[in-house]
Amino acid sequence: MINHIISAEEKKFLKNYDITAYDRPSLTADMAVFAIRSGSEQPEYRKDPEKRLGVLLIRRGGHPYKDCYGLPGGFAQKQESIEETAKRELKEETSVDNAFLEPFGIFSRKGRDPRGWIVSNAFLALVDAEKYRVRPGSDAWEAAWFFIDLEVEESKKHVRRDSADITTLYRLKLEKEDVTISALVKETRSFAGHLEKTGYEILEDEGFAFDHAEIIVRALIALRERTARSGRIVFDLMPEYFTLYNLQEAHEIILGEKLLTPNFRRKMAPFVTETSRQVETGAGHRPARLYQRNMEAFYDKSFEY
Amino acid sequence: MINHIISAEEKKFLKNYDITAYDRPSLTADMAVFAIRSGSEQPEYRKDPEKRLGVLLIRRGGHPYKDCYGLPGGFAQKQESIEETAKRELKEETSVDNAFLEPFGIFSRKGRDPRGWIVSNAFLALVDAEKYRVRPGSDAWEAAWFFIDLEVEESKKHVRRDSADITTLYRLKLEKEDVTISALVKETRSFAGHLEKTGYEILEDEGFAFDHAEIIVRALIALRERTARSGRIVFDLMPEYFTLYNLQEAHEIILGEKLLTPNFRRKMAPFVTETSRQVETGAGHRPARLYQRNMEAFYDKSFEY
DNA sequence: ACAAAAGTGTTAAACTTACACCCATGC
DNA sequence: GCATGGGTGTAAGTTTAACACTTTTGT
Repeated sequence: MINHIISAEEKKFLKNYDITAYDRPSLTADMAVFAIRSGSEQPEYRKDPEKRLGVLLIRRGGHPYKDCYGLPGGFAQKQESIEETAKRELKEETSVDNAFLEPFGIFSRKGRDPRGWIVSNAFLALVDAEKYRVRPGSDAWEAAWFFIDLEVEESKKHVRRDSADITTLYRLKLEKEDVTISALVKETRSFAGHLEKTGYEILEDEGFAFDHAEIIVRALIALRERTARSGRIVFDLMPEYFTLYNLQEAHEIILGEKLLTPNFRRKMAPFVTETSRQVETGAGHRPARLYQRNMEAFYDKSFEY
Repeated sequence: MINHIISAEEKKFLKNYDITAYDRPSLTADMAVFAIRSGSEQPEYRKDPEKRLGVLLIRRGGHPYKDCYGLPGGFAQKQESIEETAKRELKEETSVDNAFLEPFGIFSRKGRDPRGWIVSNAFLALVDAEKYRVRPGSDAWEAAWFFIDLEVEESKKHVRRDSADITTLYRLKLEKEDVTISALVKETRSFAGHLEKTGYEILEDEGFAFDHAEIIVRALIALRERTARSGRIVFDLMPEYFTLYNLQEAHEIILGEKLLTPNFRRKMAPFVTETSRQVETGAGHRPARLYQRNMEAFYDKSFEY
């Protein structure tokens, strides 16, 4: 029961209301699609291929930023919510359907798009890489997986009387077979009085469209934070059946640190169920058991680890 | 060094690009401003007045939703980022300057505003209530603090073969001296396959403008989550000097549960510094020491508790 | 004295960390 | 045999939760 009754007066107001009298931005949804992908071919018998984090980018076939790489995304349409825009564009551009989608930032800085006032809602999307082989692409765009490398190049703390700045320089490097693109993004966390603020600036940019280098850096930071906080999100990068070591690898890749296997397994135990399946053998070492998510644990609101 | 060189061809493209050819939404920033406020007057000598969580609302003087209460906020302007919009509008409408501001959601559901396609970016704002007494207001709007009461009225879990829904009914009640407004908001967390989604719906609404009842509920949920996660955010609700019990009260009000004093103090110890000041005496009990934030701990990136 | 709030100390339980160890496999 | 990944057990260290207890104040 929504009990706001629209009066005759209000009806008249709405009839005369001209929304086009005000300046309006265009609105887009941009998706940072991540997956865990196997790196180069098997280095030697018995050693598994190294895995890395991948992000799905689109080579722009048209202006602006022709031939640069940007995130998949597109303009919001009038009859849909922004989540629907994200879902629709992701499917249209990359054929990725039903991915985990979570908003992580709004990008509205003046001048970020040469076409004019365009505000972007950025979404984190996590998929199982095996499931989504990219389509050939067309003139207008061509999708491709890039391996990600994000490193802190420098970190400085500058404390003054009643304020402080912490600046961090992130070097973002994305590569696929024949292409490497790179950017340098500065993060500034400033504390003035007791107020905290975080800002980003692109210092170098080679090959990215718009401010997408910054969006990717912030997407990665968001992914790390969420993983450190609860790890539940990592399951969205997994296929239906996975080994515990796969899961551990995914955590390690995102967090950028090695974990201790016995402890990791104990922590995960409540959230997975063992299946009778095994990974195909032939690898020169004991075959691993395959696990599934324990959905019961996920339904439980207290699920956090 | 941004090395994207704009070619003559791209210049021509941009010159001919007509952004107005596409449908565009209006964009607003809406702020959920929270503070801890003393409730009714001192119930008896020696007993401190009860404290409650307050939210700052605006009584709408004009259409649409005339005489309803909504969040402070307003339209984004072309030359500013959405964070600047939030800051500017907050200052204009409520004279709150320099508050902690954090985005927590995008509200873009079709039909949420009778004026047309209007997308709102919602921000959490935390202030020290003592510092911000509301201004008298004008014809167009009048700001007022409401006490908040959010309760779970019902919670249901519905598990099927390969999917599950968890629905929660939240009763939101806001009151000030002479006014009570109320709403019932349904949260649906659904798991289909391994995909999680959360949706909200307003079931009852008495006195709120637009979908602001839903925004307030989600702001409160965001505030609770953030507090449970790290507590650092609670300091933004505190004045410069505060007692440890004040801080504990704030935590208790947000989380909706009592905490054990000795444990709370131990946890907080690294993040506060004792001052020589005491709270003015005369209350019939031992006067409390006043503390300040320990800024050093805040500057430390590892600060989480 | 006493009620209310301020503040400290002690202990058991729970969780985390680190490391040592065994298993299975294919060349 | 041996390198590689799969997998288990245990003990020390740390954190958390619970509760009992002392202090200070104004009527």
